[in-house]
Amino acid sequence: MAKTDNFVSTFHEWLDIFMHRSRHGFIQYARESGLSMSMIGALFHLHRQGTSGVTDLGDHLGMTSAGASQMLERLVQQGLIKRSEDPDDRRVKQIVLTEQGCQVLEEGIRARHDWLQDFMKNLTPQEKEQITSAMNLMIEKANQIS
Amino acid sequence: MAKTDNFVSTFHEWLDIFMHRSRHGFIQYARESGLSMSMIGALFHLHRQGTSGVTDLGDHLGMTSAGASQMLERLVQQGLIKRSEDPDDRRVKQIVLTEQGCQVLEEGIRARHDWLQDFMKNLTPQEKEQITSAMNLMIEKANQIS
DNA sequence: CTATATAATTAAGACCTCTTAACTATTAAG
DNA sequence: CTTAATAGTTAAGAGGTCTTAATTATATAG
Repeated sequence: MAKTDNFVSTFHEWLDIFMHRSRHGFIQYARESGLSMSMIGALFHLHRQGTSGVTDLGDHLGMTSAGASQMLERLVQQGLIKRSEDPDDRRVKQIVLTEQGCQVLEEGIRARHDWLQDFMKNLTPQEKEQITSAMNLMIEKANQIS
Repeated sequence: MAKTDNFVSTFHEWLDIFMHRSRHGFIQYARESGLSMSMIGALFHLHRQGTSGVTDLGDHLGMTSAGASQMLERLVQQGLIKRSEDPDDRRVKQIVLTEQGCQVLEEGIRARHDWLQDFMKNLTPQEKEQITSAMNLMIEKANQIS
């Protein structure tokens, strides 16, 4: 029990530090790129899913399909996504990231993790190995959930 | 070199998974609480700093002091922050989180980490120990940076 | 074929978010 | 004391971000 609590509190302490470091870069990036929370959510969703319909995306973000349609229109105008007709059901539009959209997204992720460069410099090879090992374990376990 | 690359790619893979899990809860929370990106940034900043002036906060978020003043006014109306005069320099206002503001913020953090409960269930005590050890190492190293 | 359901868009409108410019209060410098 | 600098607020306005309601096109059920 004490060990579990220790694990939880350590985990949260690390997350706290990590989130604090990431936040500033991310907010800065969002502001500069002129992307709203919904837009960022949409880009991330598309990056994961590969493709999505308008209503699906709206549901995922907790907004109406009308709102989603308008938001996506703005993303199209910015050249970050592409809309095309689904050949199987011509009512639905297939939304995908453009190459530029992908770049912008990855740039944002990178901005978020800039500080990691400094972080890594302070690690010895042995320490890196220890962390890599623990990370791999977490990746494996996390993938078992969903 | 190969070991470093492995470390970097493993680190980024884990971040990718972690961010994906966190994002949905966070965006949902932001939408439901009706907080904008700037507002969330302000709350986090205050949570860390304890107190801040209007212009300082605006600079930190990349906005004008006029914009910051208006945004803070909305946070005051929502009862999340409190403004008071700095006795040392009566031109500046000291902004602090109210108890409610603190609660809302921590709720948001918790919403972001809900999935961790499931994640932890899949770990044996030995695995938890391994991860805790690596996390503690990272915490120590991260604190050496700033 | 007809009626109904679904997907997306558009229009109107409410509210949010920021900017610049003007203004007040306070402090600091000469 | 007078002048300039600084902190914050307010007003006006541009534009973003959503909602509901109406509309169009397509698909499905009877």
